[in-house]
Amino acid sequence: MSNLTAPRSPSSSVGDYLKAVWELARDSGEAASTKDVAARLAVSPASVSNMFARLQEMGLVSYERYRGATLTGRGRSEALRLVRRHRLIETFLLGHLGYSWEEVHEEAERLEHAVSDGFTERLAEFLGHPEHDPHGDPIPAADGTLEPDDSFQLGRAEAGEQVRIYKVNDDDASVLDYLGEHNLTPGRLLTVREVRALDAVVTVEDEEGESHSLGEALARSIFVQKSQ
Amino acid sequence: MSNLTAPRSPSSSVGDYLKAVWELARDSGEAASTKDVAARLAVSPASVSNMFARLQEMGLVSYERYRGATLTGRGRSEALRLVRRHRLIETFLLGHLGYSWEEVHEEAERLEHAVSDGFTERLAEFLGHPEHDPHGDPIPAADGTLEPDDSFQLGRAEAGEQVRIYKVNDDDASVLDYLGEHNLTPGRLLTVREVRALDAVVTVEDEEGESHSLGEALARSIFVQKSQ
DNA sequence: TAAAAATATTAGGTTTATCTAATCTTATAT
DNA sequence: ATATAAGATTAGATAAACCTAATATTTTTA
Repeated sequence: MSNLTAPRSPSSSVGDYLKAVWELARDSGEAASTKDVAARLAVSPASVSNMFARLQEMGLVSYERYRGATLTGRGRSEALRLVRRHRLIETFLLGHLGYSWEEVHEEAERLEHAVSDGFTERLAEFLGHPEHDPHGDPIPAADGTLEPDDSFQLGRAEAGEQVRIYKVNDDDASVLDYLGEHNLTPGRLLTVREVRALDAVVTVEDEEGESHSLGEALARSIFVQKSQ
Repeated sequence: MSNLTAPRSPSSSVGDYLKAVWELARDSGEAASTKDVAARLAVSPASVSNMFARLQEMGLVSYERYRGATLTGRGRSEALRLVRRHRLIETFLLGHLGYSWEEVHEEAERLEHAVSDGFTERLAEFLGHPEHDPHGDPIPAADGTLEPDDSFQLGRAEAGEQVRIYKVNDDDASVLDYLGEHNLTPGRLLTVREVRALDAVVTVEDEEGESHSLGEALARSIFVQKSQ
């Protein structure tokens, strides 16, 4: 019965690995190590070694033993397809179902494996084809292209600069909550007053003239672009 | 890592079997046979025998070899939880994402395994807590109760009766499309003009005085209740 | 630079869900 | 009432993901 071994699209767990490799490469610029992927997916390093070998066979990563894995073109576009789904789903959960920052990630993680491309595109339509998710992260286009991201951490800015918040890191929900409450959200314009080397505290002034002093953890979570 | 063999909620395929047993019992009133469940889920009868034994161990069905399976209380409420999800998701896909009757079932089938109870309740909220899906089928309540269904097929009605369309069968998308086009949808009031034994054609008149002659396939797909 | 520490891989299992083929039980029909 | 057909079960495999324990390689540090 339907044992034609239909070569279905990569299984959901293949996708998890591809996304993890993509995210690690994005943050570090290097090949993804067994250990890091294992930590991110909460599996054993042995499982990752195994999967890397399989992904290599499938032509989704290039992998050299003891050296980690890098996405191939196909691997990257598969990963971006999932990232697109994830970010559209998060946008929906936050904007229409009343999810909080904390809850949204986990639900989106599960949903992104279950929805079809058809669903994804209809959801994009429903949401008005947003180009960024609520954290400010760009949503990859349906054709697998992704807006280049030239933002940098607020902690790297210089005093006197005018910057625009591009995105906020989605790793820590409590940080996200704080930033939301103080209106430090994507799109906001900031003037950098001081970047103190000593304790990494950054002082900025927002559009309303409100001043904020942000410690390292916060300044690292805010990514900005130079404003003209 | 995290190998505590957490007794997670029944796996997605367990849910498929429970729903199949529930649906077959609803339509036939009997224990579900290996063969019928196998056909419905497109798996081999051997797989069903296997799963029946496992479901029995889990206390979700009562099962006697060669005699088929019936849901226990727990099995039924688990099945209804999935039916609730399914019907809410269908309501959303049809009402907000522009899905057609044909497409909706398959997508909902996949999604219902991925969403959490939290998602389900937020979606219910978003949809305004509907009590019926777009086919007219009642949506089980969050507490696992289901409105009793005393509807019957239009073919069983008698000439002269006033009936209200309660639900339309969702098995055949082309039938559904025809009914939709002719406004024979849940909630509509009909007067039965003739039920011809000879060829099972039923003639009805709708609220606008429009007359419809419906052959067996159509008359069997429309479920009605007596109107007062 | 050699020993120790950190990482990675391989080997050998386990679980879930499936299959096919062979056998067994129940139902049907002559 | 018995032979045949239909349906169900068991046995034995397979594939995907995972694990632990043992071993190998690379990196760090003394």
